[in-house]
Amino acid sequence: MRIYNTLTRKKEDFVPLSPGYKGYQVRFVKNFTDVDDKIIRRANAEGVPALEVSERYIREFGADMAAIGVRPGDVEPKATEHIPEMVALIERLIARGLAYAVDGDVYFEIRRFPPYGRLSGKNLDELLAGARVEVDERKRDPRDFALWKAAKPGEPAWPSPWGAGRPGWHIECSAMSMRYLGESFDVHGGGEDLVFPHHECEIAQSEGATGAPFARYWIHNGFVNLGAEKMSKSLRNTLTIRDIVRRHDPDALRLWMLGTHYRNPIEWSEERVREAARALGRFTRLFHDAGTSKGGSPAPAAPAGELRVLVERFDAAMDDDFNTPQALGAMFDLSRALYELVDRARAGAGARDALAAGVGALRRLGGALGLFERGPADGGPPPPEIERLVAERGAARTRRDWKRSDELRDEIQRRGWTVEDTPGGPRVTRKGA
RNA sequence: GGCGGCGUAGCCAAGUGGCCAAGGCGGAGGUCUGCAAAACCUCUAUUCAGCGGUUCGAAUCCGCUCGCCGCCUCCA
Repeated sequence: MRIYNTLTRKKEDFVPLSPGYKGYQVRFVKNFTDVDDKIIRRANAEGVPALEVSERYIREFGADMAAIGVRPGDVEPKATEHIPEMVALIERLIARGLAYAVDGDVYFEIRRFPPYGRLSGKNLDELLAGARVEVDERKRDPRDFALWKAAKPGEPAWPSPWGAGRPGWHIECSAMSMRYLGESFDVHGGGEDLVFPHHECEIAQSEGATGAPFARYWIHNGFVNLGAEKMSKSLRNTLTIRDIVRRHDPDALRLWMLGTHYRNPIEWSEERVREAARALGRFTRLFHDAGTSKGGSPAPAAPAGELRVLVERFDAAMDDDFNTPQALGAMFDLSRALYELVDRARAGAGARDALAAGVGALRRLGGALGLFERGPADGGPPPPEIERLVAERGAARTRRDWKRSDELRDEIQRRGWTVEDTPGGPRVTRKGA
């Protein structure tokens, strides 16, 4: 597998520190910063404790992620529950002469860590030239950044060797990832906007303290843009996941996103997501038809070759820096091949085994992308009263009573189901599936 | 100003030196069909923002121009 590493600006073979026997054994840590300036501001505005605010947002975040099928981390630590680790890390940095305390603040001294700037491709002189924020005179260098901030009135604070205060902007990520993944670990991810300063500072703090490489591969994703239109509450075009999930199938949303490579920007568009939903229909109908197709003889001459080639194409695409658009291309081609098998199975051409194998493979591939995981994609079997209407319509069609047949189809529509006549019999699916 | 990215068909989007430039959506024609829908088949970029250059050969490498975007220390 090859991964684009921001650190080296090129695709590299991925070689994990401790290889799993086959595939990869992943421990995914997703950490939460549950105290920062914004949270404190919000808490003061609402007149509630800061942690109450962050708890609420973390809870809502979890619910939103679940709604769109994003899996939680194996560990989801919170900054405020790891203050001692941060203090210890800062003490190490001070001991190694990389940090200094001033009036209850502690700063990281950038000049003492020569690799600073490597991840983001900045050179220190340019950083200084570009400084546009008022310089804190107590810092030895304007580019030094805070590891620990002395408490101001009305702020939550924790005890430390430098007095009551709270962690600086970047230290919590170093402390938590080292706690749960060790001083060196394989992959660190994040949005591309975090490259500088956040990830740069994480590296400085972590490697400065341990002398060992921190994350070995840095993966950064592009943004979801809102196009020309600015997000604004007054324009009522703010995007929340809760809003979006009301209007779109989570799988359609996922398919839309996977259609663009993760490192490229993607523009939010209702229309694009609706297109993705139409494309998704290819898969859901296939699963439906494959499950209900009848006939065929056992031991077919399976097109194992073609099927295998498509699966290999998918794997190769994913192994090449997670090229999901290309992987999806293989899945669509696979679905086309499988629809042909549906027809052959119906014609009794004995393609059932190959079809079953192919659909199973397609489901597995989709599963690797987080698709098709929310139960029957076609809405499952219809309830008895719908079955009854479908049967009644079938009878009307048999006696060529088209008027009655169409009335019944309308009635079924009104009750939220769609009936289509296929060579294999009526296909009944939940409307919109 | 510094660093980096992007510009591929009507729309979206892969492809980064050499078979016919993936795939999806949309569109056109056909097969099937009571109708509708679906599926399948065929077609829909002699061309990759523009101009030069390197090369036997470039969407892919280099230079310039135009257009768009991200980052450039208390926002994690």
